[in-house]
Amino acid sequence: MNGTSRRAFKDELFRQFARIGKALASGRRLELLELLAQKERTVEELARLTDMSVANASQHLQVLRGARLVDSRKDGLYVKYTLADQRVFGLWQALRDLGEGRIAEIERVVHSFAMDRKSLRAVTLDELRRGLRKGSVIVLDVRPAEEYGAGHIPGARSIPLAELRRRLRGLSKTREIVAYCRGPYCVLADEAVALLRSRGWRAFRLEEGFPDWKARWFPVETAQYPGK
Amino acid sequence: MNGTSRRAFKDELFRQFARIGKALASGRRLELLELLAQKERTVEELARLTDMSVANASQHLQVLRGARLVDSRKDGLYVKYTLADQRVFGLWQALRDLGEGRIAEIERVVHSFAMDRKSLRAVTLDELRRGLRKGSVIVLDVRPAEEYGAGHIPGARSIPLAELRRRLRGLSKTREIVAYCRGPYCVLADEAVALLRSRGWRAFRLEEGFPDWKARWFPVETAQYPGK
DNA sequence: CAACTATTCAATTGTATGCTTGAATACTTG
DNA sequence: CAAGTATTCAAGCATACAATTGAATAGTTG
Repeated sequence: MNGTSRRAFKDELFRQFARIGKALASGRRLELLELLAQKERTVEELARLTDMSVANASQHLQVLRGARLVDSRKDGLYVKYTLADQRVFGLWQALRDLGEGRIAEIERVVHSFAMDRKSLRAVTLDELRRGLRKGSVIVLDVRPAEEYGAGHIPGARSIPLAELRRRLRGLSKTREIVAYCRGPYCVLADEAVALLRSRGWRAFRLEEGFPDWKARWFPVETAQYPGK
Repeated sequence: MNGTSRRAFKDELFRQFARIGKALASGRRLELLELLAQKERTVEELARLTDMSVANASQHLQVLRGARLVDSRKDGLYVKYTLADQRVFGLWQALRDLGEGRIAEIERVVHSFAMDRKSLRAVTLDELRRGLRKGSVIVLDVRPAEEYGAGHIPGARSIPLAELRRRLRGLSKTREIVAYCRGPYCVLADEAVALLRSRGWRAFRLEEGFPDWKARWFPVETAQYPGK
């Protein structure tokens, strides 16, 4: 009621919320969240994918766990980490979209790496959905096979980027191709589209990634990935 | 294309996004964002409302501006700060809702201060909207008059908490009363409801605050606040 | 144009964070 | 139960951040 205790209450309350903010205050941790949005993963796997030492990855993961953004469970010899909640991805999405809209450097960085981001319009989730219903597109999931296995857009074919070149033969040129990967800043789809277009396919990238599809509560298919 | 430059790209990209995360990594700054979600404000005003020194508030505001979460403009003798974008409030909302859902301490802190949060069910935005259409409720905006003036729920009456006691006479007891303020953790509405109920009114708090109403793109009314 | 004022800057201090290294822990598997 | 392995812990260092203080700036107003 009195001013002092009200101040203490607010301080403590916002301090608690800031725990989440602190967890989001490192690029490394954001990258971990993006990778965890695809599927659950071990510490070693995350360390490898982010070029961090295992100890460092472990430490970052514990910060994320401290903020309740991820959960971990022991599975045999490994500790597997997962996003704690669909809302965690929603938070990352909100941060991502705000950054894309307001931080000019972000567009600049993306441009400097994937030059034809602007020249080739990306396909939106809704457009892809319509195309899938009409059967007018081939959808390629170019992420590693394990990520496809953990969840993918129904009807998508798994062709990890690394295998694309040697599996071109099996791809028809009669329909348009839409390639997707982890998210709007994942470059796997960009590289797949570049390769396909250079060989004569009509190929486009999906604007966003699989977790964004899932976040819209569109249907999701899971599968043991055959041949691995 | 090669591994090194791809790593540099990702590092730089996520580092840029982390600028926003860093801005959210302080309770003080989150409190500033919540206050700015009500209306634009001067540095001095924000310092006073958060019990910070002016220099400290200024410093925090510059961190927020560096992350492009707020804009500032010079107005006469004052510098006025505003939220840069409706998406900034959306980001704070996402963080807030995640924290409420997952950080147990938050519920504990709220409970310790506003004891009857749990016993009295709060009215949702949608319920209030229906009630307003039917004309079955009186809506009170118990924030300071300037915040009401900058934007409020259409049909709401401005009775700042400080004035409530002496303006009880004008309030009918025939209809239910819904009081709202800045957001779900703002205690003005709680105190208003407690006072009203102790005097025999059927009063409830709105679950969320005015910025949440606005974020739903429900209609908003602005007015010069008469008598101030 | 001189006095005034809101805001920002600069310098300082204590504390927190990120990363590395090497050891410890806890679990599995032969 | 011994050897092996994924993960975490602990210590140490460099850097970054929060808050305070006092001065500087830029603008307004008499």
